[in-house]
Amino acid sequence: MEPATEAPIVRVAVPVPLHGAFDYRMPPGTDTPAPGARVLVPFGRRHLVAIVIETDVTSDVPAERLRPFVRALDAAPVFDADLLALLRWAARYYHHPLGEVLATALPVALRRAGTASAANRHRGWQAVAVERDVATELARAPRQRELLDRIRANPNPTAHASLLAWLASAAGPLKALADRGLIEAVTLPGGLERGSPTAAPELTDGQSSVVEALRAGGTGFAPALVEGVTGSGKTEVYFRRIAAALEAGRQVLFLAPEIGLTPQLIERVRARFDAAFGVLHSQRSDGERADVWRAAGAGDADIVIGTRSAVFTPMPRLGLIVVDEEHDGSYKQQDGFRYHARDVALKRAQLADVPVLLGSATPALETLHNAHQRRFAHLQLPRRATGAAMPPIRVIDVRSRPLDGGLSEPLIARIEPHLAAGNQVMIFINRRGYAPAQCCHDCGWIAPCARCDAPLTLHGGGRRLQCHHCGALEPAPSVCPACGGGQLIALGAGTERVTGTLRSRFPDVAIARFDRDSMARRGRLEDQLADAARGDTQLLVGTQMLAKGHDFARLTCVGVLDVDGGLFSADFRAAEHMAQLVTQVAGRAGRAAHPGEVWLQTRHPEHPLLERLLTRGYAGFAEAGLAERREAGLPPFGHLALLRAEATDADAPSAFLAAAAATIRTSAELACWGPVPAPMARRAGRHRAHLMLHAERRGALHPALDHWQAALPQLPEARRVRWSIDVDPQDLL
DNA sequence: AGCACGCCGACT
DNA sequence: GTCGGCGTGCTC
Repeated sequence: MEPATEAPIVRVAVPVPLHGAFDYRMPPGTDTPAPGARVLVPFGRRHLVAIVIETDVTSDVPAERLRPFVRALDAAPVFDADLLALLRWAARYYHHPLGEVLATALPVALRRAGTASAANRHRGWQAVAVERDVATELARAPRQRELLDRIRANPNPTAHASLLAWLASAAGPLKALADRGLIEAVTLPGGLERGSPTAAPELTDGQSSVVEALRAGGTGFAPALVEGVTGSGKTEVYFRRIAAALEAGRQVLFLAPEIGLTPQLIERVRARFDAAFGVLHSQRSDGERADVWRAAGAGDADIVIGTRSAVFTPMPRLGLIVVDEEHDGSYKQQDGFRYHARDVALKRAQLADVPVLLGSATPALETLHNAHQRRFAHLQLPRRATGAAMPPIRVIDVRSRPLDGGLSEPLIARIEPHLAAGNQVMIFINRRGYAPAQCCHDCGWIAPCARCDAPLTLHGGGRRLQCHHCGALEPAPSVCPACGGGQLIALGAGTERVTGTLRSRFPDVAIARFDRDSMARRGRLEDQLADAARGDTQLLVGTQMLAKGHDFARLTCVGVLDVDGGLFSADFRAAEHMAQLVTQVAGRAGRAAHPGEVWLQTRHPEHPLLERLLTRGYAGFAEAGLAERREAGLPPFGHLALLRAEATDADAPSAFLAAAAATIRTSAELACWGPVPAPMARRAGRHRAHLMLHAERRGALHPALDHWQAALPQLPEARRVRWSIDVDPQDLL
């Protein structure tokens, strides 16, 4: 006999790569959880943390197959209704399973069922008032002195984590200060810090008119591109709008690329706003991030500063979103749920009906196009706040010139006077390691990676070979394995070799290298940057890591060694990235009283895009770049989606993609290109290929993608590959 | 994605 | 005779 009433049914999203939701019965004696709350569900033979997306549903699943969930995990939902709506939109737009989208948005600590303890997690330090003469006491402890000054500058506690970000070796000196009774440890609720108000600086005329235009844009949805050269004072413009939002009792979400989220930025926020702020980035522990996230969701954080994934922070009083360095590629997630945080931020601002500021010295061509189309307000800060001129950018033609470790003699001659005058010089080369390849002088053999279609990179002064794609590591041979020849040479140059060459050319100059290898240790980057900012380091060699966010007062000369890679790449965005890098690094030179100069080594001085960049700046480049994109129907004039597939079997990806291509109907509106092997067909032993969809109207893309999302799991070929859909791919690799 | 079930080769 | 290979099927 059936019971008179069956327990109600809830619909949940489960963190598995499956299309669709799952229905569960309420366990007896439980209150119905709200949408956005986490519940523990039995799924097959395991237990998973799922998110409630709908309650009191009628299910199509036969009643006898419905199981009760184990228990609710939250009193209050982790996702509010607004965020849930945004994430459902994102799952549809990016054609990714909702369960995985929700799991990606959730801080790692909340993806597990246990309640992580907040005890002792958020340490902070507060100055203790003393009568003694601290200057004498700390005369021989400069680090303690610096830390104490910093802590004293803030009437509110300063987070331990922030002090570590500022000075990696702060732990010891802080303990010493505490032992002296000069500071005391406190706990920061929710991982939030509080800044102290400082008077805002005067605005330049340019800043004033931008701030005024933004103010006039109102408090509803209003996307604006704030385009300003490096040093033009974009941050102060953001700060004025942030202050206005805070004054209105609203929360502010501030996104920055990982590399741009520097201690300097946090310091500026701390030194400006008497408001609770939380920082979300990769150096914070899972527990800390979860607490900041929750504090934001409870409305306790006034400002949240974070990287890509912070775009999903719940903020019930959201009043403004800022996306700094909006052109930065790190806003696009490159695996799993492949969202673009800038585009999600735009959608979020629209749904929340709040303004969104996209800031950059070198806007993405997509963003510029939107501004030209008047979908975004276009506000420009053409001049540096200091009035300093942008340095001239010139080329050094290195055709038929011998290069010494990647450097031409004319470039070395240009560097010399800057060093002699006691100024700083920066050299960019977008390749880490000693040299990009090892080559046999006799037969031309190039050391290949066994698992990737790529040459191995020389490291360790030429003693080791390393694969930058799969991490493989082996000693470099001294005899050619192909012909037995004994003359193996390093082909080209990377940061390591360039640094070595410069050391022998300028033995008395302090040189620092900035790349992923030399920065492996935590805090090393901050320490080396601090050395450089003080002027202790005169010559800086590095990858793009060096391009952003740091001011060096005495930097007067910049050299870029390999701009040609950006001119002839399979990737249609390569030229844009090259132009952005060159413009950004030019902005680093001559910021203060010293005039600067920028030199580009190239074998193609007459290349039209390069020529355009040199004579007309980034704006001129962008105009030409957009014209090329229009001609080719590429974004923003056409819309792309990629179906990616990979497998250990060499033929499986293209077989799957061919089957996938056969299931959709192409038309005048919708083209399907491929399957073609990925530019690097084999990577870490996996064969990769893709299919590209191209449409002039974005709308034409989506029916095909919807169809694929539903139909591809059914294809027999799908079982032999790993596949994923990438909407608006950032690169085609 | 996991995690089972289910039929074919080299080991105690 | 069994341990284990990964093909195939399912998860409310």
